[in-house]
Amino acid sequence: MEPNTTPKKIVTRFAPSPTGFMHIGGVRTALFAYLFARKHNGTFILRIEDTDKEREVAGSIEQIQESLTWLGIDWDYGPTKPGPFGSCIQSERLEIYKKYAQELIAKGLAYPSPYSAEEIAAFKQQAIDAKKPFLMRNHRPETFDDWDGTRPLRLKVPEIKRYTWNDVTRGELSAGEEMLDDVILIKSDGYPTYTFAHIIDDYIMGVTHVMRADEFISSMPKFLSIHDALGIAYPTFVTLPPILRDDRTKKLGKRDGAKDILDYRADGYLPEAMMNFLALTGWNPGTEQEVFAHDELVAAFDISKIQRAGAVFNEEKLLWMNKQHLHKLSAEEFVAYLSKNVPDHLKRIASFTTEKLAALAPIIRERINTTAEFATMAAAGEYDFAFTAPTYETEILRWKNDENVSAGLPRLREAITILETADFTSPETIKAALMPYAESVGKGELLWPLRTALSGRAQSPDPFTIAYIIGQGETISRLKTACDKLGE
RNA sequence: GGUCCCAUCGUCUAACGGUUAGGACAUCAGGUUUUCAUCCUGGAAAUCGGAGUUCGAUUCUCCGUGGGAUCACCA
Repeated sequence: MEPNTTPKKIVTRFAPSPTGFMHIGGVRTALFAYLFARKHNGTFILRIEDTDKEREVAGSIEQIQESLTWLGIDWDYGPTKPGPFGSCIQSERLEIYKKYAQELIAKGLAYPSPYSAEEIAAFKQQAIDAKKPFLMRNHRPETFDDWDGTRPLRLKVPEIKRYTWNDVTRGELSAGEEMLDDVILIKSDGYPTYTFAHIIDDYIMGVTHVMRADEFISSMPKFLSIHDALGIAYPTFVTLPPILRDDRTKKLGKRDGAKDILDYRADGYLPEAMMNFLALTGWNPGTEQEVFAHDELVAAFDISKIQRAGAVFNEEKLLWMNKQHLHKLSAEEFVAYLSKNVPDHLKRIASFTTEKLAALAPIIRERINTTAEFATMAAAGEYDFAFTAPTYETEILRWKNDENVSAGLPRLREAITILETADFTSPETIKAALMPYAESVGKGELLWPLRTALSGRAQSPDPFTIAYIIGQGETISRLKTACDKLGE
């Protein structure tokens, strides 16, 4: 049957199995289906394919929804939002699959498997010994028993032929009859297989574009033969490229260390950065724009620019992408972002306040890609100066041109005098007050001991910013402490 | 093994037969700077191989090579 080409509202779906957390690959599939639907003002459905009780992991459905919601992917129908077609959870649609199964039985196109697992294993062994492909259709019984629901129901393949179909990203594809078999439609536990259930649901839910990873290409003849048996039209197929491991040897999967997408949230990645980055692996806008906000992505998304080849997930570029989105945040948004992710190290400092954090925010922003990095830097004491007077060896106060540490003493004393009457309304005003003197003695000669006296570190933000953050009183106090130490 | 899919810098990718093969990340080298960071400039870096079609192939065809997917009462 030919694809339905009459223009109609686009409907896509993301149909995960609740078998654990979501990783990059699954999320990217969801994202493409979502972007395509939103771009064309279509419908996006989140369907839960929980037909394998063995593999089901408790809490997965909630985690899937939480992951998508975090990224900013919403759905029109989902687990808690049934559609006109009923529930979006397959285990709640068993009667529907049975109805279609009965239809196939009535047409003589489905039959209960008469064999035990042992008998099938024996058939398989025979095929292996004879070096021939193992196909159940070669063991089809002469006559079909009635189906009482306790035995698996198999498809009687309607036609053994080579299937050719069209794929939006891959063009014309085809696969031969060796892929066609009497596949199981309903398992002995009463649940349908993926092969059967997804076709019926896509049909009933009006899915126009089936977007999924390329691992399903080889199963297409089976899927198509079921469409034919059912007498329903094919949807449009859109194959997505795989996401590969770093070493390119495999598809990225949970067992290869693919992280839970929510771990990225914990590390302080912005959902828009993650969405942006994911959109760019396996797709590109055809322009040189790389940083996209959610709505820009929806507007730019073009199904015809989906890649064919697999892509390696590049964490370093994701880091860079997050920084780009961090810089798009307003000052208030950035402070809110930091406040939600205050490193334990800073929380333990008694004088920590969110006001101080806000003052510190601009210099943090240019130093981090994620809050995970913020935590690492904080743990190393890099931001302690904002909250507490530093402890340090006096040697750190020595500018490289000075022959000894105390050479800086008179300069610090002069700086104190200047700062006692300086304007502390911004780092710039402080700088303005100090620079004439600094230039007269040599910038490094004053600025190095000044900065290290304030931060207690060889490497830190500039002294004017530190002075501004800690305030006039604390600035002078720290400089006097330094002078005292040098005077000893 | 059978069948199917894929192939441009290390990585993500652009170039709908004609470009000095472009951009980004990473990397290297300079510069700004009181240190770190930021920022700026520049460099190096790719069409898997071989035929064919064509005046001309990254682009089209075929073969090879390499990689991947799939052959379940899993999805």
